[in-house]
Amino acid sequence: MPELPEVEVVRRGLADHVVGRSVVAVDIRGHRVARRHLAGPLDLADRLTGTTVVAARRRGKYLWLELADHAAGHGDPDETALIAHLGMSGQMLVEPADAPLEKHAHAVLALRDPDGSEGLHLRFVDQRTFGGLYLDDLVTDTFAGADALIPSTLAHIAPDPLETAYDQASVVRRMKARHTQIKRALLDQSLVSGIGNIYADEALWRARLHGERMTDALTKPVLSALLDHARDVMGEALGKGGTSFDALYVNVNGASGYFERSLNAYGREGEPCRRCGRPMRREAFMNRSSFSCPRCQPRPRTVRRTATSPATSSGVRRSVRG
DNA sequence: CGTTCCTCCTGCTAGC
DNA sequence: TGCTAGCAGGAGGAAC
Repeated sequence: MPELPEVEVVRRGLADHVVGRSVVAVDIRGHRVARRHLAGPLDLADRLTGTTVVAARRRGKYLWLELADHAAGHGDPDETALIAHLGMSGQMLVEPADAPLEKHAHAVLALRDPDGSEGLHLRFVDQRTFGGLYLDDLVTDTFAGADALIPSTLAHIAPDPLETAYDQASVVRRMKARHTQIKRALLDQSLVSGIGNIYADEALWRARLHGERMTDALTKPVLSALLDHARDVMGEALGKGGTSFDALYVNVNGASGYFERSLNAYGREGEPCRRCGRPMRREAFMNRSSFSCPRCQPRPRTVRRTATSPATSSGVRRSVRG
């Protein structure tokens, strides 16, 4: 499952093997991969053809290629990006054009080198088709300052812990102002981006916090330490994943497992906690699974169910309504 | 408005 | 052996 480290590995591969090349032909296979491109797959293919990739960027789990458009008379040159989200199972592969087409190849971009030679494909392959491609205009990035640009549809995605625009004090303030479970907050890409189910569990284990602790009941230093752990664990995973792709194959499948052996929480139900030896537990959470240590990460005592019974006679938590 | 819940998809695995 | 049910989960948008 590609989260920040896996997506960054892909971005680096794209920076090495796609930036500087031009798109000479595009085949969008099926409609689903372009479902976020509202003008449809044919429009996506038309507008991609003839562009040159000038940069490969990322925020959180989103990737985008900045495009320069050679088409004459185009009104907005240099301000378009091809956005790629890998979803659950997406891959970006750079391969020889004569390589056998993958079963789930949904988009094929034929590339041309600056010297005019051809023969490489950039392919978007996605088994479960949660991912997709679309074009978008670049706008000023309000998180990063006037010089930085971001696709308009990603304006609500917060900076991730590995970029310079990331302001942890601000994230902590916004988290503390929320009234929700801490794991939900970690997964909320508008608060801090890049964290998925795996790294959320890893960060919570390192911080010795149960994911159902409430954000507004945690102190700012605790929240900050948790975010430090999230940054650390993703940085360590990136350090291990960055070595596993070779020249023509932009490895990007998060399931390839290079970091798997280093996980302390995710997927370790019944196995001993690497701190205290207690068997790790698995609990249902948001229609998926959470893994934690029953001793190091005790469940919160107050199980307030906000959805079913918001009634609080004391009104302690009700600060809004005067 | 803030927060929670549902849905999209397909390959693999457990269980009968 | 072959079938089915369950599971994996990112993110948008509906629902509350």
